[in-house]
Amino acid sequence: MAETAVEDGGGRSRIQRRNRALIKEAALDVFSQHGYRGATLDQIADRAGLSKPNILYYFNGKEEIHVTLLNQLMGRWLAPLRRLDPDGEPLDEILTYVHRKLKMSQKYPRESRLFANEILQGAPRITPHLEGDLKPLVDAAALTIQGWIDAGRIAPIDPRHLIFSIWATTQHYADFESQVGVLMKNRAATDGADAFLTTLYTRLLTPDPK
Amino acid sequence: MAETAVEDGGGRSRIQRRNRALIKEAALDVFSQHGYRGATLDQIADRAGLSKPNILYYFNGKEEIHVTLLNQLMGRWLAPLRRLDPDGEPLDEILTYVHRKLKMSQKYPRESRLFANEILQGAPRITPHLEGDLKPLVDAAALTIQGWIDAGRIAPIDPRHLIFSIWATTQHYADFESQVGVLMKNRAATDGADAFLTTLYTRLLTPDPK
DNA sequence: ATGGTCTTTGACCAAATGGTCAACTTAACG
DNA sequence: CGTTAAGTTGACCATTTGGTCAAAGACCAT
Repeated sequence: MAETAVEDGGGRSRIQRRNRALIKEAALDVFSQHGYRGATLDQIADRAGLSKPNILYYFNGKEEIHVTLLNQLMGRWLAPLRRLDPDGEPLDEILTYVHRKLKMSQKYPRESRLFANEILQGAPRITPHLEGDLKPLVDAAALTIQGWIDAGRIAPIDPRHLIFSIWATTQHYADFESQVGVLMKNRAATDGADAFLTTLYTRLLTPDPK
Repeated sequence: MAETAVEDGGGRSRIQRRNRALIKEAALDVFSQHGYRGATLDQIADRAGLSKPNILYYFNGKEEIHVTLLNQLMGRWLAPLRRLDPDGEPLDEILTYVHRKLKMSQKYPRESRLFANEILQGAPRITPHLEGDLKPLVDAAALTIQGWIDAGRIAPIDPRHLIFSIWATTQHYADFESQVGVLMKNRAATDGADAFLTTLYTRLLTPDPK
């Protein structure tokens, strides 16, 4: 009896691994575009090239697919913040973080939208992750940044709002892509973004000479 | 025969006005929380205190309600940008714009989420608005800002990315409220936001002395 | 080949959902 | 009042949707 499908490593069989991967890939497409409620198993089945009952053979239900995606996403999503090094050069560390975050939302726009959708709807099935994984991480990062501020190595700003602004500005290019697309038609949106954000955070954080 | 209900001013009768307002209010709640597909007429009817058929008496269908909300939203949403005055003091103008935008997403978080939802799903029924209303406005604003830059009155940055960053950072507090809530538990999130953004954009835009 | 397990699916279901309609109730007004 | 138009709704309907199930295939070790 195979059931505890929330497991991550995936079943052992070759077929099992392949099909679960197909399903997750298709589900990411559909969920990220239509949100949880807007997505249908039929759409996912179509895009995965499998029949609906077959999908239910690999996952115990629509919600389990969604939760599985969310779980996998969180790891990747938090990674850049984990690499913030308290012993590094402050401005460098933060600019690197911004850069990684931006690259991430360019490379994984579907994941970004999946996450945005979930938070928009009130984070109904990811709040545990936010409190268990994200919050401690942010608390730690905030302490690190505050340390840099206290040492006079970067300008004094609220660390948490700094983090929010980084998330907001970087993910904006993925989450609001269709708006950005309209307003930057021919232009190269993502190139300029990198340069702009570097300037933005350099100017914000470089301490005043005194 | 009452039908061209997409009209804005609303029907003339008192009942008509009241009930259409009730419905729009309820629909804003529901659409902003669940997205278009996730929202149901029954939910809207419940929250409006009307029966489902009665709702269909005032609006020709689910989509019409949604479009009506989107139309009304656009006016309010674009207003702050319209007030950007090319003849004003540049830094002041932009900080005022930031302030207004922030206040707007604090006062109308449901509208903010409604919009975010729509863009996230690829702006299926608002692209005309983006191209017809938003784009010209942004083009104009970008020109204004570029003028200020050319005159050396603010630091040189890409006007469009500046605007994106303002949208992203201000709306973040409404759209990602449930995440912000987890990370700023007791703290006063919105107060700090105002101060932070003022610092952020002041430091970004204040021209270097040379 | 053969038996047994793993995989796949066509046919169904019950519930939810957007929408209709004829009948009923209420407001408006001379 | 009484009559007409405006407003309201219970009962329905067709479709969609998440999910089930038994039976049929494919796979695999012996």
